[in-house]
Amino acid sequence: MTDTRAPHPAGNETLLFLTDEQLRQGIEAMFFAYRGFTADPDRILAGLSYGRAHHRALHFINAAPGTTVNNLLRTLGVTKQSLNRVLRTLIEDGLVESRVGRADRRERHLYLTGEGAALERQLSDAQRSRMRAAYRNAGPEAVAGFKKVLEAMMDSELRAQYHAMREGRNE
Amino acid sequence: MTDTRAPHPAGNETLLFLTDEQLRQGIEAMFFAYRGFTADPDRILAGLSYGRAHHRALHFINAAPGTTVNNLLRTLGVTKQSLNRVLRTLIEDGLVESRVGRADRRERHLYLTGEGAALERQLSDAQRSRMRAAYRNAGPEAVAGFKKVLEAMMDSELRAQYHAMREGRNE
DNA sequence: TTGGAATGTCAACAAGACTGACTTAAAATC
DNA sequence: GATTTTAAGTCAGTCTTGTTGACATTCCAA
Repeated sequence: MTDTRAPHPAGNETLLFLTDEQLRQGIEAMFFAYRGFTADPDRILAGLSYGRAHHRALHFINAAPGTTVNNLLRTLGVTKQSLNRVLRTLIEDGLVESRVGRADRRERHLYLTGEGAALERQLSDAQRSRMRAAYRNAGPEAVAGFKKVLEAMMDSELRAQYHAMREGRNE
Repeated sequence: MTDTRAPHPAGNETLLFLTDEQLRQGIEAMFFAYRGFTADPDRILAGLSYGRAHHRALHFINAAPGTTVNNLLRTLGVTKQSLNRVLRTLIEDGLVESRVGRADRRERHLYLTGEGAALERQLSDAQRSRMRAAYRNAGPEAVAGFKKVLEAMMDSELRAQYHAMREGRNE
């Protein structure tokens, strides 16, 4: 398609990092890194009767307490039916509380219980400690670049959500 | 656990990017970016009767032609039963060729056929074009940082594989 | 007030991962 | 040469997590 392994003209930085080989490396880095990224919480979840989907739900309910089901499924990018199964078990097990909306009684607002918050913390502690090690290892400038590229890889809708969460927490 | 939203002492860069909030942002960035990362090939695959698992197999067979089944399943991090299902359909459909090993006739060496290479190219073109846009958008320094952090996030075994692939292609 | 839109739930199904048990063939070891 | 180990493949069954389709409830606007 494009240049496959063209020896890049020296000094041309705009071409330098856009060879197919460079891009392929980035793709593989994403694949392998994502495996590492999920490995620690997955290990914890394997013991319990939960999966990665439960972790994600706990994470985003914790990040935005009182969020509605509709909100959450847009964030997670799954159908409401898929989310519902996960949510049902979390509610049955007393990790998540679902309150009928005051203004609009069709909506359910989601909150973590004490127990839910405890599991969320356990999972995200595991994930954060790997992240922390990686950040420390790579240094602050690398971290800035890391975030910049990841952000550029998101769909615009997801990027908007990503920003909204950040701002929500800084208010 | 650690400091939850401690106002970081100004000027201390080592602490600056290691607050839980910073780490949480990184975690969410990974999550949203990975969605974008897989979105384009997934869209193409949805039309065909293949899934993400097929894409991954095609990718790594293309990256290391002649690789063995054992090799591939270690790279992908799945069981042979799981890989076999995917591989069988790809071989039946004539996208992948499986040759008995010359030296060790127990081994099967895997190659893409013309048709397989064509699909691989179609899928990775889609993925690369998003990657290219992200790289261009973020700039070369950000890309260096991006790779540095991703690499630091990998398990050491995966990091070794990642490096082996890079060197394999640069010989 | 009624009909449409939004929200959430239930049921059934598919993809893709897993474990466990087994076969076949070939290589390695004793 | 007999035995053990390794590589690959298969069959069966389970689990998680996605999907669609059908349905109930609630709100809102014509």
